[in-house]
Amino acid sequence: MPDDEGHPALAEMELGAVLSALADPLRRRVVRELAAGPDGGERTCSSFALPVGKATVTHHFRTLREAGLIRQVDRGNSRMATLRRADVERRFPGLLALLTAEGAGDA
Amino acid sequence: MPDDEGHPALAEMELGAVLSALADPLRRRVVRELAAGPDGGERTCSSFALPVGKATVTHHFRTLREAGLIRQVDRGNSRMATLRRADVERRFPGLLALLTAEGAGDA
DNA sequence: CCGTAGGTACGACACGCGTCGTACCTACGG
DNA sequence: CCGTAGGTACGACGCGTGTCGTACCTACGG
Repeated sequence: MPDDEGHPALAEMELGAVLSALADPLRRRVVRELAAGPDGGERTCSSFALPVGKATVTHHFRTLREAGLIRQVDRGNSRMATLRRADVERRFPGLLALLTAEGAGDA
Repeated sequence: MPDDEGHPALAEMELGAVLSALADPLRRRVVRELAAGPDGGERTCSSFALPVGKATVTHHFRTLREAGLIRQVDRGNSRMATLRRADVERRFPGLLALLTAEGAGDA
């Protein structure tokens, strides 16, 4: 299972990269919204309405993708992002729960 | 339960600060070694033999302390560090397990 | 065919952070 | 009393990174 265009395989996911990616509030928000949606739910990059420019959005999504947290597929004009829920849960059990807990009256 | 000299209370721990603190390999190593030891086990800063200068060690331990991951107490000449295991586990369940898994044949 | 919208690539900039050296402070031991 | 060892405080430096503007590319819709 090779890296298909920047998506690390399950065994290639590094904790350091994941934690660094999740250290940014914007990227954490993306993962949280993705996790709140249905499993396998696809969303465009722009649908998150992040308060930054387009180039910065691309940068954040690349960071998330290269950490192995999301998967991006070309869908015609847009590039859809999906949470790699099962992979992340298998490699780092409980991690997603920590993210979803944030911003739910807990933080 | 106020901040006693840089130690955030349980409710004051922020996920962002914790993830940022854990994004550094050296700090992750400190927490991992602490977690591998007995609960409440005290260790001096220098006992970790981090490959950096003294000033940098102080910086890393301050980051860990201000994130709420460790507690530091003056013990005569040295300053002992202890893992806030119960607090961390209560606030961010499963987080410590992710760290201990790293470097145990898993990563 | 042309315009527009979603994303990417590249370069630039500013701030943060990991690192260090040095000076200083506080025990502890001759 | 003086030296030494553990830590801290402060200032400095370099690189990483979050941010942006601009140019460009690729569908999709008149």
